[in-house]
Amino acid sequence: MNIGAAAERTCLPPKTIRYYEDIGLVAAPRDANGYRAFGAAELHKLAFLGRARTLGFTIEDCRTLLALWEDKRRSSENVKRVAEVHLKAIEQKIAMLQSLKQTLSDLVENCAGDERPECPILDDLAGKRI
Amino acid sequence: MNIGAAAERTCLPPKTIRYYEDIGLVAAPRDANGYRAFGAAELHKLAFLGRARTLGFTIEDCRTLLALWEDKRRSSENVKRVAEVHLKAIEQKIAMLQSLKQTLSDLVENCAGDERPECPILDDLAGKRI
DNA sequence: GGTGGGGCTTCCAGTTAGTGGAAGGTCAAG
DNA sequence: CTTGACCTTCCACTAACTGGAAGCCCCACC
Repeated sequence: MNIGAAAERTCLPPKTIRYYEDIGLVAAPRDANGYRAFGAAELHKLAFLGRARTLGFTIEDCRTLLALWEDKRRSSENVKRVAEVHLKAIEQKIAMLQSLKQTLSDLVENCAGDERPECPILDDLAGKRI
Repeated sequence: MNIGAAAERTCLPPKTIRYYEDIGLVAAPRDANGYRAFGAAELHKLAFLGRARTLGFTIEDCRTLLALWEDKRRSSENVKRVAEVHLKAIEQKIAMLQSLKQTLSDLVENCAGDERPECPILDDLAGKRI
C-alpha cells in the first residue's frame, strides 16, 4: 500500500507519516521504485500513533509507549506511569486555562465594546488595576 | 536604564526583550556605547506585553492590542473583539482538554499498573476498544 | 508511442515564542 | 591593569509538523 492509501486509512497526512519515519518512529520498507510499501504492521503502528497524539501524548511519549507496546514482557506499571504523568499535566493545563478564562471574561464583561475609547481590558493590560 | 534593569522591572528575560525588539514590538533608543536605553514609555510597553502574554494572547494579538492602546481615538469595540475571540479559543481548548482528561483517566483507572503485561491503555491506543 | 495528470520522492524553509551559547565590546571596582 | 559582570550580535535549536519546489514514476487515453 502506498503512502496515500496509508494516509487515508490512518487519518494521518502523508507529510506526517514521512515525518514519523524521519524521526525514527515508523519505517516502511520500499518497493523497487522507491515508494514506501505499508503493510499491516506499519498501519497498526501509525494508527497507534494517531490515537496517542490525539490524546495529547508528546512524540517522545509516543516513542516510549510504542516501545512498551512492542515489548511483550512489559509491565503495565510502566505504561500507567507515563499516562499518569500526562494526566497530571493535562489537569494543570486545565486549571491554568480556567483561571485565565475567569480573568479574561471578567475583563470582557466590563468592557462597553462600543465606539468610545475607554476600555478596562487595555487598562488592565497596562497595569492600572480597577 | 539598561536591559538588565528593564528585565528585572518587567519580569521579562533580557532575551525576550531583545526578541520583542527584533519583531518590531518595542524599540528602545541606544546610548553612545550601543546599549539599549529604556525609558518609562518602553517599560510600560514591555509590562503591557508581559501581562498580555500571561493572559495567553499571541504575539500578533499583542501587536494589535498595543496599537489600539496607543491609538487614543480607538473604540473599545475593537479591543473587546480581540479579547472575545481569544476567550472563545480558551473555552474550546478547555473543553478539549476536559474530554481528553476523561478518556485518559478512565484508561488509567482500568489499568492494573503492576508487573503483568495486560494494559487497557495500550489496548486503546492500538484500537482494541474495551 | 507520446502525453497529461496524479502520486511519489527528496530537500529546504517556515511556523510559535522564545532559549542557549559563542565571540567580542564596555564598564566599574579593586 | 585586570577581573568579572554586563552588554552587543548572530547562529542554532526547540515541537510537530506544513508548504512548496524540483524531479521521478505510473497509468490511462488517443
